Amino acid sequence: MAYRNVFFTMKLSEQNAVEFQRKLKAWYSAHQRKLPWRETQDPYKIWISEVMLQQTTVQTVIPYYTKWMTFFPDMHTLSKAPLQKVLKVWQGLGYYKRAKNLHQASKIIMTNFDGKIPQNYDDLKNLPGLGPYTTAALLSIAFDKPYLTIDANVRRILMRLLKLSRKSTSSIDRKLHCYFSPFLPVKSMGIFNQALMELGSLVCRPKNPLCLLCPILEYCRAYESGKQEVIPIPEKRSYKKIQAVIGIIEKNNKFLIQKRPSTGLLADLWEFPGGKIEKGEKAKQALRREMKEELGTEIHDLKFLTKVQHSYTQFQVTLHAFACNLKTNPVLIGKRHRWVSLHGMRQLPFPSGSAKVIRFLEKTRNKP
DNA sequence: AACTCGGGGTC
DNA sequence: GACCCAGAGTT
Repeated sequence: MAYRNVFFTMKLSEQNAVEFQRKLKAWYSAHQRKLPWRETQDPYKIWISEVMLQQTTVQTVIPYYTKWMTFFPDMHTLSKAPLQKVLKVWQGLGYYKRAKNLHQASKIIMTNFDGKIPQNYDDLKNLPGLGPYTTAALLSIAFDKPYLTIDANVRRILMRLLKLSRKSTSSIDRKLHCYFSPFLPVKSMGIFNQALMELGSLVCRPKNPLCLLCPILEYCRAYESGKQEVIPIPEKRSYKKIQAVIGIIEKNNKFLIQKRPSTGLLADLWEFPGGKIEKGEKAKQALRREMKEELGTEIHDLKFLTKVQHSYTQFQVTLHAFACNLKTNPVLIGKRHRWVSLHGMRQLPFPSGSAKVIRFLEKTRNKP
């Protein structure tokens, strides 16, 4: 049933599948970007790159990938590193659970797989952080096994080839896989996958696709009917604006910081004490309330320092930073709080918003 | 199936 | 400001 549908809606057929593959690979050979993780065959390095590239653009990843390899060049080094150091190297890249999963998976691989990334689908996919995409990517790119990678690029290309007017969600991946499997090459699947992704990134882009440069234009149903710009249907997003306040508490050149919980947003990262400004509240009022709640003490000598903007996927935060002093000793909870110098902060992972405040402190500190 | 989880690039 | 990105895990 599904197959009849395929040959009906696709311009691809078993007759022209080889031609399709040839044109795609020829384009890739001529137009691929030179990227650090394409210079290696080391499965460990390919693994790291694939995880960094999850929901993250190539240009953002490159410096992080390079830096990572200087600190953790192989599986053994990663598995022995402390988590805080791993998170510090990851600082600014976002989705910090990825770093924790990499760290955890490296320990499992050292213990259960003799330090080598398993080449078996189920063993690989059972590792933390390895979902359908990354598993297929490693198996095909590092081990030349015939698995199709469906990422946002490939999903968009296939939806356009098929003229599927829907939102691009992972729920249609099974259908895409079924439609497309008759036309996959039997060897060099890693190259084929990377060619598709590169084409999606450089030519078959979400907006303003460069159809006239596309090597597989003749197979595209969307282009045929002029619908390439409206497939897939864009995601609707809602943005909330949040005002937050933080207290910069300094004593003997050290600042009071606290560690976030090990689950949820920005897990295990450090931050300055503070919190959201509630409705109808002034910034200073909010700071007094938060300090009472978090540290159990009144504050005085509030002095505005700086304001930084920071945007997340779902909301945008304006961070109002105040210097202040505590009236009594803070009620510090175990290892959650710490007094740290600006120098010491360089060893600890902070969210990007906090990092902006730290840069402000460093700048003003260096000026007499 | 719908959320959660960052942050920066791009138009 | 809106939308996107070589997704995975949880609910």
